[in-house]
This record gives sequence, structure tokens and C-alpha cells, in this order.
Amino acid sequence: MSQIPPQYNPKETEDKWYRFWEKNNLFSTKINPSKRAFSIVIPPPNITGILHMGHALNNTYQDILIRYKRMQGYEALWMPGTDHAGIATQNVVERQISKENKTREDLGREKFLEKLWQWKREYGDTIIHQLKKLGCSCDWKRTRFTLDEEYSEAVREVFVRLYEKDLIYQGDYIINWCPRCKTALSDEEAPYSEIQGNLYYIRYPLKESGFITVATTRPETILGDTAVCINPKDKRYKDLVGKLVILPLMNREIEIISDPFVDMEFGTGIVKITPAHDPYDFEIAKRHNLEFILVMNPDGTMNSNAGEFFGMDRFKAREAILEALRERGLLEKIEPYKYSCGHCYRCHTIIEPYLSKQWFVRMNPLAKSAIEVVKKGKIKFYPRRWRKVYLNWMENIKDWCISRQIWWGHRIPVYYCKECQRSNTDGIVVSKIKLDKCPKCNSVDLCQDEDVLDTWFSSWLWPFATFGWPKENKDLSYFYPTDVLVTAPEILFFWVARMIMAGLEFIGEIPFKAVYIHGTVRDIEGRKMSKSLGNIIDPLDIIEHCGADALRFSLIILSATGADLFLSEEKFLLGRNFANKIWNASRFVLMNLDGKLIEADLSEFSRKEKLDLTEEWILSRFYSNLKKLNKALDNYRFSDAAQVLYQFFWHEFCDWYLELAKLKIKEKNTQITLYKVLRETLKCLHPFVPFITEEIWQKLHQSLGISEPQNTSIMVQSWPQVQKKMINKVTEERMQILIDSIIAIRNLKAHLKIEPQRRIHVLISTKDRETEDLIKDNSSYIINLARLENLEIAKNLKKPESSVSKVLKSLNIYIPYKGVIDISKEKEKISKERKEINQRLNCSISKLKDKEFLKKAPKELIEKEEEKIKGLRRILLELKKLEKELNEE
RNA sequence: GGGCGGUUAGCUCAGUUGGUGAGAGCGGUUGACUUACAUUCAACAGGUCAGGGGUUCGAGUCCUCUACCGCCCACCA
Repeated sequence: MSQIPPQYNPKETEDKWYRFWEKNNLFSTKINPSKRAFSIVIPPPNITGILHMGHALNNTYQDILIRYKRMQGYEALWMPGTDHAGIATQNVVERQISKENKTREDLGREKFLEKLWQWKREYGDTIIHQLKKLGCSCDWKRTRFTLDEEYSEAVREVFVRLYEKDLIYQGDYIINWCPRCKTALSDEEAPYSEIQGNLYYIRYPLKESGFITVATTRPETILGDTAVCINPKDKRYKDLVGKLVILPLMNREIEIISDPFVDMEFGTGIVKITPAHDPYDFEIAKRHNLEFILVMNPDGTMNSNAGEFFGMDRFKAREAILEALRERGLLEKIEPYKYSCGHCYRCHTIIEPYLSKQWFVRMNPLAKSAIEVVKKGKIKFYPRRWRKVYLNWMENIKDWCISRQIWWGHRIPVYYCKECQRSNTDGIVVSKIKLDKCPKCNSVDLCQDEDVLDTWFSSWLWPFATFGWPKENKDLSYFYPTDVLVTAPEILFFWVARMIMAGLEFIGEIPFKAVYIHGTVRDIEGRKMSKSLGNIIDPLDIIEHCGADALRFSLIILSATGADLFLSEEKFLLGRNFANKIWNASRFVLMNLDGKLIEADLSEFSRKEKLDLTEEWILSRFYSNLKKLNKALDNYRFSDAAQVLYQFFWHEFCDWYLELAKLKIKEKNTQITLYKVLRETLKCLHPFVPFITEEIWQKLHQSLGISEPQNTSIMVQSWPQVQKKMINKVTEERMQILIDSIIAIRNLKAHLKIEPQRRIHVLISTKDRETEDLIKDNSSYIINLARLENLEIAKNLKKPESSVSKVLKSLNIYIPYKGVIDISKEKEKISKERKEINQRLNCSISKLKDKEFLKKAPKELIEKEEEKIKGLRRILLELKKLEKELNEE
């Protein structure tokens, strides 16, 4: 097999096999009554995204599951697709047109949307191509996009159904507003982070005389104050309640009220109330029937209610207002103050709490059954701890603001009829189909709501809308509920919880039976990977340099169940080296297999009794490990599964069996065992490292001249069955005795400083008859693997003079060294070495005593020095021991 | 402030319902190009399992307290 190179080259094979799989329709799925369905849905990546490490991890998990289940004989569907990512995509295209100095308003809604679709056609599939490079075996013919016409129908259907059940309502509310994106954001989309700001102490003159001082971080909102509030328990200000103050700069009279929410300890204990610009103030205002005054425009500039500050940007206005207050002597003091406030998750602009009319979904009624199914265990979380997190959130759920003031997305299916409004109704019509005239009064003076729906309002329907719901269809009943959802923790609330609610509400059935939540990918320091930190490791780079298999395997074996993953580029060498090991072990087997000898029926072979201990052993080990592997995969313990494969293939099959097999490579039993174990192990490895296993699979059959139908691929082979009869603990224990003996002899040789390849005489004394037979029958293995000249075996042998020994459970090993090593020369060498080491030791110790060195040297250097001393002391101890042993002569 | 999780070898982590001497990978040290592989092979050295207390014949594993670290949620101007 000289044509097989000693190093695996992923670049040459990966593309080839992916195309092969696609060409032969191996990914495609259909309703198959003779098979059970296994299905998962992809967490739809957003179309602006490119494959990052988190995706790679997430999709590798899913591909492992799908390939595993497919080989187990399930009709395994992995439903792929993308979501339209409203704000993100719109931002990308807005940035694009801003290069031509245009805004979306310049283009108008229709033209702008055209641009968006054009962008989608050009770049929207990027991530799909990247997933293919990773090896994902999705049924691509079913690829869905959340803005597909069919999918959009589902979205409108859901809106109408919820509206008719009074679960959707329109309301005034303080929402998170991004002045840059000019849209409302849900709480989840406006993460809080700390900023360094100031706390401004401002004097509000009392109408009668004197003044009070309030503290605020946002002085620009003063203009919209409609009250000042104190805690009713606050004795300092008891008499103030009900009195009037003059609002600075606006000269409006506002009342002092009291409400228990005020914290007496904070600031001055007096709070200004700005109902239209603060969620808490909004609540208070409702309780006290205060006026709501908006002082800002949607773009973050001050509006006409802001008097002389009209038109200014909110932060410019802040400065101007502070200046004006200072002039009037109303600015008492400024203290630096750290506080946290919401930031837009897309553009990081500080969000503005803003009063506006939005659409909401009432979540409490939906949450009820979604809590139930998790409590009853119908949906299981892996790892289980996420169950609590989920329940905790669901039990405190708030209504969901679903309208967004952007254009890219599902337009809200609500129409306002001017005519009906004139006759004193709300004039709202909700409709699945596009309306030209009002169904109530036939008026054509009708316009659709300008806003679109939150992207998650379409994503939450993913598990069933992708099957064409609400149309009747058999796919849905065959594949739904799906089996498991694999996802990152960040979108537990955004998406997972909402999918559960949607599934129960609209299908009356859970959307998936299990939720596997994996860890976050971080850099080696534990920071999230992000562009701004510049600590990104690009999975495509890793694929380029090490191969997709290496990427996949490294990620999986490094990720403890559900724990975060700390990555650096070197860590991918683990997978690369393993792939290379698979390659070379297979190459060795291929080089030595004789097709004529293999033709024997494998099932007949496994019933044979005449197997050598080593054959029995490797087969037993294979099935023992297969059992472990199945268990790990069934419990979503992916890294355990990878660990089992790694350990078995490398350290049992390669390190031991292949070495043993070299001694009898031409024997039929060896040949069949090699073939069988490699073949079955390749199948087990396939879900983890699909490309290399396919490549070897094909080569294996070619070289043996076993003709297979053209489309036979390893990915459609059946998963090995655990054969309990082949698992034999006694065989494993007996083999272990041989292995331990070989290790012990190597160990003793190293101890005596005898070169590993030098053949010597060794004695083994056994404690019982069985062990004696075992060693005698298999002495050639020991002689060859431990490199012996000859091996003397007997029961209860006495320890020869001038020998070293090692005691094992059922036998003793002796190595006589007289004549093997020159004792006096050896002693000389040792004393010389001791002197040298002592010198080095003293050198290091004196360094550590040197105060100058301690002052100047960095910590790492000192630690290294300490390590060095430890190491030298160890070597010294060893030498002393050896010297003593030699002196006993 | 509320919730969740973690603390085991230099690093990253296993350790399954408490039970034989505490494991792996990487890293380190030493040696070897042994006819598949130097992306390799062989050997070695590293741990009072964060700390205190308790339950038990027996605790890395269960309970409790403390310390430190991390994550999520809330958000008092």
C-alpha cells in the first residue's frame, strides 16, 4: 500500500466525501413507516452570521446525534434553516447604503426591502456552506427561512389566533428604546452593563420658599418631570408632602408626593418622577394619576416639549441643561457614580426607557402549561440544573413586547380603519390575508401597522412551522415532537422557553423531549470570544490547517458536559494527532491484510473458540467499550463518548493489540480480528470524525477487493450491536497480567539504566499454577514486547543474587544484573552524576536565597526555579536508592 | 439584591446511586528514528480531593458553616 501517505490530508478528502454523500442523497429523509423517526431542528443561525466556534460546537453535537441515530436505523432528520435576524440584517444593509450617503428613509420601504432580499440572496447562505464544511448531515432539501411565504403564513396565523384569544394586546408602555436603531427592544435584547457616570444633585425651588435637592443620573429628563417623590416613612420630609415645587428651567409647578418605593438612603431621599422616561416612574405615575410628558424624539433628540433645548441630542442637552442649572445656582454638586444601564445588543448604544405604543403577548397564560410539562418531566434538561433556571424564569415571566420599528421582518397583520375610528371604535382589524378594504365598513381608508414582529416571534414556531403548519401534513405527525434540542445557554429564554409555549399552545404537544444545553466557548483566559477582544479562533482556520474531523473531535473531547470550554489553537492538535493515529493504524492494517484470508464469514468467526488470548481480549475490550459508548451517547455525555473512543483506539487497539498482532500478522485469526475490530471501530468513530472514517472505509473495501454498491457509505452502515457473549472479564484480567508484567519489566530496565532495546534475561516466579500456564503460553509476547533474550518461568522461584525485583499480585519478576551492567563502572557513573546534580541544586538554592534575585525576578521565574529544585531532589533520591541497591552486593 | 454552579496533579477536567491502592489528556523530566505513525514510542515524577464541623464501620462523593471564583436574572433616581 505504498500509495497511502503516512500523513492524513483532510483537504483532499473532505470535500470529496461531502459531495459524495449529497450526490447519493444520503441526507434526505422521508416518512418511512417501517422506521422510527428521530428528529432535531437546528437552532437557526442568523443570516448575517458566519460560523464561529460556538456554532461549530453546537452543530457538531447535533451531527453526532444524527449520524449515530441514522446508523442505529432511525429515520433521522436534521431540519436546517436560517432566521432573518431583523435588526442585525437591517443594520448590515443600512451600513451598506450609508456608504452611498443614503438612509433607509431615502430609499423608501419597498426599495429598501428589495435591497435586503438582494443581500440575502447573495450572502444569506454563507453559514449554510460553512456548516457543510463542518460535515453537518442536514436534510438540506428541507432548508427553511423564517421569511419564506409558507413560514410567514404560520406567523400570521399565530398572531391572529393569539389576538382572538385576547393574548395579544396593544398598550402604552415604557420599553427599551434604541435611538440609533430606532426600535423597541425586549428586555433580553437590552443587556445591562456598568458605565461610569455622574450623580447630579439638583435644587428644585419650593413654591413658598427655600428648595429641595434631588439626585439624578439623567438630568435631561428633568424637562419631563411631573412630580417629586419621597418615602412616606421619611421623617425629614414629612411636612413636604402635598406642597408644590417649581420645576427648574420649565417653570412648571409640580407636586411632592409620597410612595414607599423610594429608598431613603439613596441620594437625598427625594426622587424626581419622569413617567414617560423611566419604568419605575411610570409605575408610580399610574398609581398617582400623574401626567406623562415625552421630551424626546425617537432618534434621541429633544422634542418640542423640551422648550429651549428642542432639537438637541440627548447627551448634548444634558450638558446644556447642566450649564443652565449652574447659571441659575441650582446645581448643588456632582459626584462620580457607577451605575448600570441597558445597551442595545446590536449596536451597544445606551438604550432610552421610552413611552410608546407597542404590541404585547400575555405570557402568563402561555407559561402555565410550559411549566407543567417540565415539572412533570415530559421535557428533560441536560444537564439537569437548567431545569431550575427555566422554572425560575417562567414563574416570573413578564409580557413580551413583540413589535419592532424596523422594516425587515414579518409586518404586523393589523390594519387600522380610519372610517371605523371616526365612528368611535378602535378601528383595529387583524387579518391573516392582506386587506384592501375594511371588512366591517368596506372603507378603503385603511392602513397596515407600520411595524414588524420581533424575530423571535417567528423563531418560536420553528419546530412545527418548518413542517408547513398550519397546513395539514403528515411530516408533522411523523417527525413532531422532535427528540432533542441542542443549544447554548444564552437563548434559553429568548427561544427555548418560547418554543415550548408555542408548541403546547398551537400543536397541543411539546416541541422536543429533551433540551441539551452546552457550554460557552471561551478563550484560554476564560473570556468570551468576541471580535472586539480580538481573541477569536476561527473554526474555518482550524478546518484549513487541521481538518474538520480534528476540529470536531477536539471540541467534543474538551467539553465536559455542559461546562464552558477554554480554547487555544494548540488544543486542536489533540484532534489532529488523533486523526493521524486513526490514519496510520488503518494504514498498517491495510498494508498487512490479505483479502483472501478475510473472506471468512464474520458471524461464524465470532462463534469460534480457537481464538488466541490477545484476540479474545481485544474483542472483549471492543464490546465493553461499545457498551460504555452507547451509554454515554444516550445520556448526551459527548465528551465521555469521545474519551472512550480515544482511549480504546489509541491505548488498547494501537498500543497493545497492533503490537501483539505484529508477531502473528499472517495468521488467519489475527487478520480477521484486525479487520473486524478496525471496521467496527471506524463505524463507532464515524459520527465524531465523519470524513476520515469514510475515506478509510472506502479504501478498506477497495484494497480487499470487496465490491460494494456504489452508494455504500459508512454513514449508512448499521451501528454495531453489543455482543455480551464476547465480553469476558476473565480474559480481560488474564491479559492484564501480561500487560502489567511487560510494563514492570520495562520499568525495571529503565531503573537499571539498561537501554530499552537491549535484550536481557528475566525470571518470573508465579504464585500459582494458572498464572504459570498463562505466562508460559504467552511468553513470546512478553519476550518481544519487553525485549528479552529469554524468559525463565517457574513456580516459587527464589530471588537470584544481584537482582532487582518487582512484586505483582500473582507473580514476581526478577532481573539479575551481574554481567548485564558493570557494577563498579555504574557506581562511578552514579557518584559523578550525584556530584553534578548537587552542584546544580546548590546553584538553584543559592539563587532563591539571593534577595536581589527575589526582588528582580518575575514570579514565574521563581516558581520555575522552585520546580527545578524539586525535580533535582527527586533525581537525587533515585540515584541514592540505586546506589544503595548496588552497594548491597 | 435573588438564583445557579464551581473549588481534585503545573493547566483543562473525569470521578455515575458513599466501598478495593484517587484517574485522563495536555504540560514537565529521562530515554528511543523498535520495518503504521516523531502529528510517534517507552518510562518516570506530580494531589492533606479549598478550609472547618457533622452523619457513617467507611466520605472526593451525603449534610452544615466559611472562604474564594464564575455564570444568569433583577436594576435605586
